[in-house]
Amino acid sequence: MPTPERTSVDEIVAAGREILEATGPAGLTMQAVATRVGVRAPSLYKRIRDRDALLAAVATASIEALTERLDAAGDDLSALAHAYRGFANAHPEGFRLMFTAAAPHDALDRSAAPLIRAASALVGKDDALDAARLFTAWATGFLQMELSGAFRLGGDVDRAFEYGLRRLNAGLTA
Amino acid sequence: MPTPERTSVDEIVAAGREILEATGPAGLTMQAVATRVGVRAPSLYKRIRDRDALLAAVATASIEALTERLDAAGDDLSALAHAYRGFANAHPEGFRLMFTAAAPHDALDRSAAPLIRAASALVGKDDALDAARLFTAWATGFLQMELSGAFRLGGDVDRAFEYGLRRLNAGLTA
DNA sequence: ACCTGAACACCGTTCAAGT
DNA sequence: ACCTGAACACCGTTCAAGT
Repeated sequence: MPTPERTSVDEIVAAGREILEATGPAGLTMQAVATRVGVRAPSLYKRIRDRDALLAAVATASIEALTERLDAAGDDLSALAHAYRGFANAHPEGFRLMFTAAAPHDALDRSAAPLIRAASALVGKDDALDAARLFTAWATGFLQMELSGAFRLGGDVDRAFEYGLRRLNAGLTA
Repeated sequence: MPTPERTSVDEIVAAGREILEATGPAGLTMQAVATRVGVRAPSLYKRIRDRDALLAAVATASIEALTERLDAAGDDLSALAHAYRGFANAHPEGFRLMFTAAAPHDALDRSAAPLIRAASALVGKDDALDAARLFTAWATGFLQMELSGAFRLGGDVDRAFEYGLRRLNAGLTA
């Protein structure tokens, strides 16, 4: 006797993202997700292998949301940097998870495409990959430090971000 | 009737660091630490408040080990970068934990001192803090990407590191 | 004063039994 | 076919009882 489905992978992942932002990774339990989608915890295992797979799916969804924002920002390094920062501040836990969990590399690769285009326009094809890595590493490290409250020695964080962007641009076009 | 102490905070933290590198954060359980120091899990609570406090203590010890290495590397940005990279590759889990757990900010502040000295020598006192943040953000992001295996689009990782270092130097002295 | 076994709460996961 | 209660393993943590 078939039973109608009471939830779906998409709903589970969406619930996972909301719970993650609201309570942090420790609060993202199978029970919390199950309750939010209106089902008992064991039922989740019909749709996802285990909690690690859920974390990976949530990370993938975050990366895809970021990729959309980057694609919309255009091919300018400054615009990409600000889009990246806007995403990190809007979804701090999702941002962190992208570099923590078993985040699927292919999704991360796709999000790198606009960066590599912008870098290529700036420094040429040969150095585009290295330049994109320089830029991405800086932005990622900066945002992680910003989110973790590491900027405590005074100074303006916005100003430090603009400073980094300016010097990076100078270094890449030198 | 007094009982001789069978372990110590230092021994517990040292055990925590070893277990962390061997098994990752999920394997760093109170039971694993207790077994390694030759005690039962409940006894650990005589010395540390809870598992979060243990993680913080392990993170602090990692940061202090890093600070020693940076202090020994001198006041040259390139030497600091390579010392930082050497530490991250020698203690990948400890490196990750430094930016994950409730890593005590004051310990992180101390590790920043040599960076700020080097930056100050390069760009002057006024921009030293912003320059140190630019450099630290890049290095931290780069190493996290390297450790997580994010560099998969080809290219030589060592070359990308040297490229970043060179361009950063160029941007800061421009 | 420190250590321990026993106990409790909580979580991930499996599975037989329901519809 | 999907859902569930019950059960199990495992972990963090507390506490009364030992020495």
